[in-house]
Amino acid sequence: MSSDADADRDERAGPGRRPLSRELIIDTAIEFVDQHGLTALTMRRLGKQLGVEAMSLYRYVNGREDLLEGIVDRMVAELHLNQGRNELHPATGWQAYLQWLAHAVRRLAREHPDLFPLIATRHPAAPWLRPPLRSVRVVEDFLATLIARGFSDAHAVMAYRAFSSFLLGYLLLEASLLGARSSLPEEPLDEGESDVPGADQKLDLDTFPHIRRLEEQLSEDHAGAEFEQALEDLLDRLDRFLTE
Amino acid sequence: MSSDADADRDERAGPGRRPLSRELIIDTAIEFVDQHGLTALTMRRLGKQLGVEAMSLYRYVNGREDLLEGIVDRMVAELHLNQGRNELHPATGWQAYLQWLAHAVRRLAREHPDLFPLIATRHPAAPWLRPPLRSVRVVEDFLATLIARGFSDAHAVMAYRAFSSFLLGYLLLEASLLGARSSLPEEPLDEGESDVPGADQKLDLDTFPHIRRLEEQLSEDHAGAEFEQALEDLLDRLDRFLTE
DNA sequence: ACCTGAACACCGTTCAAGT
DNA sequence: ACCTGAACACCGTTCAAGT
Repeated sequence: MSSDADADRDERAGPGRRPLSRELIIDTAIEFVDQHGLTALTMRRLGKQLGVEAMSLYRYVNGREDLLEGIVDRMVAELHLNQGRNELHPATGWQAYLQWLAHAVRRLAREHPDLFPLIATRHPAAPWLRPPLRSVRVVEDFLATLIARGFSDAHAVMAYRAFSSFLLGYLLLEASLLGARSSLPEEPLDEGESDVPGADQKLDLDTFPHIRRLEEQLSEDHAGAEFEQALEDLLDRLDRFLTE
Repeated sequence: MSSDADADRDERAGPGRRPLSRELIIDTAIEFVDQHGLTALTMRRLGKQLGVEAMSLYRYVNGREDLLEGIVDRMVAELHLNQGRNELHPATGWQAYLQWLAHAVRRLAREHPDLFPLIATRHPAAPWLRPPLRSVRVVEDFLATLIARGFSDAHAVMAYRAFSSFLLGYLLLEASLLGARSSLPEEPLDEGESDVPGADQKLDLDTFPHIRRLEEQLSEDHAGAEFEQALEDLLDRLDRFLTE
């Protein structure tokens, strides 16, 4: 992905431009959000980035909401692209499959930390399309793989639910820590006595002895190890479905 | 909470109004989002709801971002309000404490499904303020309680990380399913052949046999049971910290 | 067929001015 | 001290008009 990330060259008004299309618009939007954050993504700015007026986008995209939907679709589509490449041998266990899928989604979250909240919090099209696995193809594949390896229907569904919740919790937190750039462009503004009451409750760590003592440990980043550990525990939990 | 939820009475320009304050503004904003969804929350509309021009809000609130921050603070504050009421006997086990905390956060998510994504995805003020437990007092209490009951420092920190990820994953999904109201105010607009290519890939379930067969099971709502089960499994996992 | 100019209704925010 | 009118820069979106 981002094979042509050098999008900073003179794009406006050049005659040799890639022709406008839904694909190009979505690709450009993803690059743009990766660089400037989600709140910076605006129809007008996206138009400018493409060397075109904002109104032209409405030929290919049904408004801003549809654009965001398109971004989410493209993101999860990367999952089954790699899936095809990484063809699963029928002998491979379901544990290896879930390991692969978990790490694929994690890579997505780490490569696009500002987009992952979008995948995580937009309302799903169907109640069974749970974030972050919001792709029918991925869900179908998930169920098929587990059922072919001995899961009952009910247990496959339960596994799907537990797996998606696990991914959502761990990866949204990890992405949130990575994407801290685009949120604080302003400084906290403490000059003199603030005239906004209650707005600057200066964090007095003396009142919170445990936090103060453990502050360093609490700030350490063990996202990788945490993820692996929780994933293994989840797989153990799912394994009990088969044997009990 | 929402003790005076009958906010539909004639609020504008009445002489007997509650005086404007940061508290009142935040309370009103929370009510407003619960009714109309997060995207509907606008400085101007919030002003109107309060019977005041939007510009007046800037005396008490440092812009929209600060308002959202204030909302999040108020929400998590409800946690340690109830905490005080529900004073913990020193004899109570850490498991009972975590059970109580988990259910308190879950109640929050269910009562304010449109606000929970805010708690979940706004960038934390400090790396150790992990959503959804973004309150120093709650985190301090969490660590103190576990350490007083035999957890080492390192294990208490690990427990805090696992617990917050668990809550985030399960509750964000549950809230997302509850808050489906404010997201589709428009109908999907399929009339004739769409002129937006690729925008109406009609979901053909015939291509996805497992999903079609399991659609009903996938759509059932077992959020409560899932949550209890996953919580118990998590507590078991944490219990191993003490014995291994 | 594809893009644009102009317009509309709505934002967040600032600031001098009112009371 | 508290609120407002007017203004500014910026949104998303529509539509008749250009080429």
